[in-house]
Amino acid sequence: MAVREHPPGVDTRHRLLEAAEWLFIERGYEALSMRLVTARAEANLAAVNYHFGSKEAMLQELLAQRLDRLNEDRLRLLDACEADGHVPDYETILGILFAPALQLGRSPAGGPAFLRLLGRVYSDASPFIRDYLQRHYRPIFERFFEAFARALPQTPRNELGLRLHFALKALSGMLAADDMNDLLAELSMGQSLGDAELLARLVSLVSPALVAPLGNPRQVNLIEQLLRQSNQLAETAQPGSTEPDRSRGKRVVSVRAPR
Amino acid sequence: MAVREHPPGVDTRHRLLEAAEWLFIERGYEALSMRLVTARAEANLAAVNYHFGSKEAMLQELLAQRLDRLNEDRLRLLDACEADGHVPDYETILGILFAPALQLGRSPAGGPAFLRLLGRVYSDASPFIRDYLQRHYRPIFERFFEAFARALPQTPRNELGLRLHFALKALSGMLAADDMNDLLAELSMGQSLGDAELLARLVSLVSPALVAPLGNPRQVNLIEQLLRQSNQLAETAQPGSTEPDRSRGKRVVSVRAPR
DNA sequence: GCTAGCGTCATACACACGTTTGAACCATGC
DNA sequence: GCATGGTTCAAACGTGTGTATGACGCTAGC
Repeated sequence: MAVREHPPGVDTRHRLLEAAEWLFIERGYEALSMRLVTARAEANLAAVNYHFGSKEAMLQELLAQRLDRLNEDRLRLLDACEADGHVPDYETILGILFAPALQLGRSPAGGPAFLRLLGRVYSDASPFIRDYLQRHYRPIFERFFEAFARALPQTPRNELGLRLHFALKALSGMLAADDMNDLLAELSMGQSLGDAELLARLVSLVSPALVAPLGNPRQVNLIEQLLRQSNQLAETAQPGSTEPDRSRGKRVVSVRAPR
Repeated sequence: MAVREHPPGVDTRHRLLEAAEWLFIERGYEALSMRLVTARAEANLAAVNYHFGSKEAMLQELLAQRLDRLNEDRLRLLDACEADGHVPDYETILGILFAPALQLGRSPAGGPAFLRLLGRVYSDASPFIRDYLQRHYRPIFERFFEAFARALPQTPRNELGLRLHFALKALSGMLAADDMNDLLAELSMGQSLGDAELLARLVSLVSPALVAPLGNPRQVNLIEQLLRQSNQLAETAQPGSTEPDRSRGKRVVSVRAPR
C-alpha cells in the first residue's frame, strides 16, 4: 500500500498556490487547469474550490500576494524620490520601477521566479489577467505616468503614452520569454555583474524609447527610397492581386494517427 | 419564414476565413472557437471541418495567405539591398522589415487589419501559433539576423540576439494593442504624415534598442543609490518577511449570480 | 466515548470545445 | 426523369473544463 504523501497538516493551500504559480509562469492563464494544478500539488481536484472558492479567486490571491508588495515598494520609492518637491529625471523613474522588482526577484518574498511571473502577468492576453491589472494597479500606473510627464515636460502626453507603452511592452515581453534567464545572463556579457550594473544596462536599453528623436530628414529620405523600391519589386513579382485561388470544396477527409 | 441569408453560391469558405481573421485579431488563438467563427460567418458549425479539415488547418491557411506574401516581399527587398556585396546599415534593415508590412497594410492583399494581425501573430502565446512561425519563417528571421550581424559587426552575436528580441517584442506588442490605430495616429502627432515619415519615426523609435550603449558609470551610480534606498525603505516598512497569514480553511461558499 | 468540524476524497454535474455523421438540399449532367 | 456530387444542415460523440456534493477520516473539546 502506498504511504500517504502529505499528512493533512502540511498546507495544501500553500502547495496549490505554488503549483499554480509555476503553471502560470510556464503556460499562461488560459492553459492553467484545475486538474493540472491539483495534480502537481498532489491534492484533490476539489481542493481549489474548497480553499479558495474558485479558480479566479485562487489566481487573484496569488497575484495579490506577489504584486501588491512590488507596487507598494515602487510607490514608497517614488514618494521618497519626490520628497520636498524634487522632480526625478526619467532614468531615475525607470530605475524606481525596476529596482524593487529585481530586489523582490532576489528575495524569498517575491518567489522563486518573480521576474518571469512579472513578465507573464504583463503580457498575458487573457481578459481576467488584464482586468485584474486594470482594477488593482491603474492608480500606480497613473502616478508613474505623471512622474514621467513632469520629467519630460516637452513631450506631448499622448506621445509619452505611446513611448511608455512601447518601452514597457518590450520589457515585459523580454521578461516573459522562456529563455529569459539566458537573456539576462547575456545582458551581463560574460562578466559577473552586480545588480546595479545589470539594472543600469536595462535602463539604458529601455530609456532611448522614451526620448529618442523621431525621424530626421535623412531617415525619411532613406525610407522613401525603400518604399519605392519595395513597391516596384512587388509589382514586377506579382502583377495580379493575391494568390491564385486554391482548390476548393470536396469534403476533406481527415486521417488521424491511431492512438 | 426567414429568407436565406446567403445563397449557397456565395463562398462560405471565404466568409469563414474572414470571420476567423477578425476573431483572431480581436481575441487571439485560444479564444477562437469554431462556434464563434461559424456563427459570425453565418455558416453551419460543420462548415469549417468540411472546407478545411480542422481548426488548425483553417488557421494555417489564413496565416499563410497573409504572411507568406509579406515575407516574400521582405526577402526580395533585402536581396535587392544586398546586391553586389552592398552591406545595408541597421536602420535600412529595420526599414526593410517594416516597409512591406506597411504597404500590405494599405493594400487589399494584406487584409483590412493587416498590422493588427501581424502584432497578434507575433505576440500570441499559444503553442500552435508559435510553432507555425518557427516552422515557416525561421529561415527568414535568420537571414535578417545575419544582415544585422554584418551591419553591427562590433556587437557580440548573443547580445545582438537580446537586443533584437527586445526591439521586436516591443514592436509586436504595440501593433497588437487594441488601440493600436490610435497609437499610430499619435505617432503622427496631429500632422497628417506620409508613410515615409511614419515609418521613419517607427524606425527611430526601435533602432536605439539595437545600438544604445549599455550603462555608463553615472547611471550605475544612480541605480546603486536607488537600490540602497529601496532596500532601506522596504526594511523599515516590513521588518518581517511576507504577509500576515490569511484566514485559513473553512469551506468557501460560493454565491452565484442567477442566470 | 462521543460529537463537532475541518480537510480530503471520489464522483458527478453542466457546459464548451473540436470533430463526426448521415440525411437533406440543389444545381448540373445525361 | 433521374442520378451525381458538391454543399449545407441538425444532431450527436468524446473529451476537457470549472464547479458542486455527500461521504469519509481524523483531531479536538467536552
